[in-house]
Amino acid sequence: MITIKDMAEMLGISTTTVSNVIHGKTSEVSQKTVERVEKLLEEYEYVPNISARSLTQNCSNIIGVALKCRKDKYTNLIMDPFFGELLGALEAEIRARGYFMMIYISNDISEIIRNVLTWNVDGLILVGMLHDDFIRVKSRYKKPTVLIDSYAPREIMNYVNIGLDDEKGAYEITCYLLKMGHRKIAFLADNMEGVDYIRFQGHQRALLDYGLEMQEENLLIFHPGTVERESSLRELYCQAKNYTAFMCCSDYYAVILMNYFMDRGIKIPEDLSVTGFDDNLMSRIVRPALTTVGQDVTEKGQLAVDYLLKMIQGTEFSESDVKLPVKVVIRDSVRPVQPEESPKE
Amino acid sequence: MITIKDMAEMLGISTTTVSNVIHGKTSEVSQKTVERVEKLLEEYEYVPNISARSLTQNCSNIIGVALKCRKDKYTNLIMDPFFGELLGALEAEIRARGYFMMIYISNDISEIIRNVLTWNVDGLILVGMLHDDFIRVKSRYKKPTVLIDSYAPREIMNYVNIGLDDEKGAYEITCYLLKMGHRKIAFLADNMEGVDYIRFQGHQRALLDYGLEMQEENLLIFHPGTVERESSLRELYCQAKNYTAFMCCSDYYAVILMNYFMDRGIKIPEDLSVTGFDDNLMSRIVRPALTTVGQDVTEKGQLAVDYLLKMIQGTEFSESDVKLPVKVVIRDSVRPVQPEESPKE
DNA sequence: TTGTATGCGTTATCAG
DNA sequence: CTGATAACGCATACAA
Repeated sequence: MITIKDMAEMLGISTTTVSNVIHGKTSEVSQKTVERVEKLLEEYEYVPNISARSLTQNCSNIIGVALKCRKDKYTNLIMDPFFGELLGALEAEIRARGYFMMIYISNDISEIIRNVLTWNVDGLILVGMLHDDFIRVKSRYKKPTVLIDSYAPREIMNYVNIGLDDEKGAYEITCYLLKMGHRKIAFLADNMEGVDYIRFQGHQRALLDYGLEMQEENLLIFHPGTVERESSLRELYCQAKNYTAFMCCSDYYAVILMNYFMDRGIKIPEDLSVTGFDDNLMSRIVRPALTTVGQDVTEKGQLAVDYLLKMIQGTEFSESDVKLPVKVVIRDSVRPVQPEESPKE
Repeated sequence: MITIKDMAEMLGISTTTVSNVIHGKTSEVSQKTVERVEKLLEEYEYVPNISARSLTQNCSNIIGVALKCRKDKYTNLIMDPFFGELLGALEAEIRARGYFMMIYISNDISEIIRNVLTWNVDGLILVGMLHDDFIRVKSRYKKPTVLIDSYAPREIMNYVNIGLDDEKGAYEITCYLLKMGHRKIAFLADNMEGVDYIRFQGHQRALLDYGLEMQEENLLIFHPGTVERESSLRELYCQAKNYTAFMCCSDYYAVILMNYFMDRGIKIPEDLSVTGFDDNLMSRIVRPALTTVGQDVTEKGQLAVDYLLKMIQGTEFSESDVKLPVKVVIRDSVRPVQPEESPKE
């Protein structure tokens, strides 16, 4: 690996001059020297050492992407195609803008913070963080940060969140279910914080608009990492007969649920309707194809990077809460029902 | 961000001593000093600057993971759950071993090389590279490299590849199809290099064992990035009636194909049997569940990291070609057929 | 137009 | 047990 110093010595000139040529400050260098340097640059395929550059410039050219993995270690978070898509989109955009992406996946926030600080990351993208986590990160990390799919408290200044209009999405898909005659709807969530909570609110609003009250027993929460497990699924299965529809907070859950039920003889959508949220690969691939709430993941990733770079360049956003549009994607997992019809066994 | 220098000044001692305490070389420092330093360390939440460390130690603590993305830019490579799973496994293992992961996804090898050199990555994991790419990378990057799912030429010394016993996997699933009576089998691949080619060989061997000859028209190749597209699928659809089974080189392709066919009235497996390769999330989620060749992706990732770190620590492996075991996972996408039975329309 | 000197944060050598 | 000092590769303010 050749260095600037090496080349300066070889040409009998100073490192300053070589550095200038590398950075295109050719106005300050004679044409002849420029050529000599450029020849060497090419010949030895010079590649700058970014550690050294980071040190002098106090910036790293790294964008950190942190996922708080709330699942247990046996299930791999990235397995949800939503994350794969998002990471792919982020990677492409970050690279296109001349930065590098470093990923941190952990359920230990302090580990994430340590890594981010260690690398002196120029900007940070936080995916799916909850309130407290964000506070903790910001208390230590002062550089630009963009959230994806998070709900931060209002008190925090200068934060940007790229999310969906989750409330509306949940509202609309619930309306759709109601319009199709469903009255006994189970709401399946991961937790009751952040995105899931907002979706729950949209769900409730729709019920109210139809003069229905949310029944407590219709809210089914499955703690992270357990939904795939046999026992929790069996529990859901036992309760299935009380509902005509399951509204799930992600395609991933919806699909797992759907298959578990189908494999045990429940016909979807004939016996039970199911909806998802995300519109990722799985919802399209599954049969019956999943009726879900759609979003443009690629756009989400691009937008996040876009905001972040603007912040890095000095733009201040006072509390931007970007809500990307959502739309109900109707496929085949919901069937019309007579409102008075009781759930099938 | 507090630095070692800052702390040394505050305590009126030298940076060396502080550094020693940080690294646990307490045998050379008085107990009293140790305590004073540790107190400060905690109070100011000292985090080392890794750029500086990299500079002095000529190592970066980064493991590069490069995927050559052979698809066009509209389809996102990571969307294939196989890659998501693999990346998740790699990330977890790399972090657990005290390193950091930097991902490069690009179809431009020289871009990948540049990035790897710029960051002075300690080791490199190359996923799905073809012959020429590997040669190019190695000509510039001399540090330890581990391949995943690649087939490198014998001439290259000191390379490690973590792959599957692809030949055997393809052989066995073909045998399974043959045993089920199938005689008109289409083989669907991405290309005729690397892994896909080896799988093709296994396929052929099985045919030979059954006294059949591989017919040229049974080999269907779809160039990267096109298989999802309507036109290529339609083409496949038109040819479907010539076969009783499709053997696909990945679950991803199998699932896309299967759905396209099913949506147009072909019943699977009644009219046509389909098999995949990988046994990832999709094969389990789809209905009929996909009969495929299984592998342990997590183990694959762990093993790759394991080898790489051993190489970084100085172990030499002369041409290790690790072939992880495969096994045919029988699910519901293949049905028995009378050998003389001709393909259904 | 070119060169010198300095500093970024850390580690390592070696002398005290 | 402790501390000066140099070195890593690069960028930049300033001097010539």
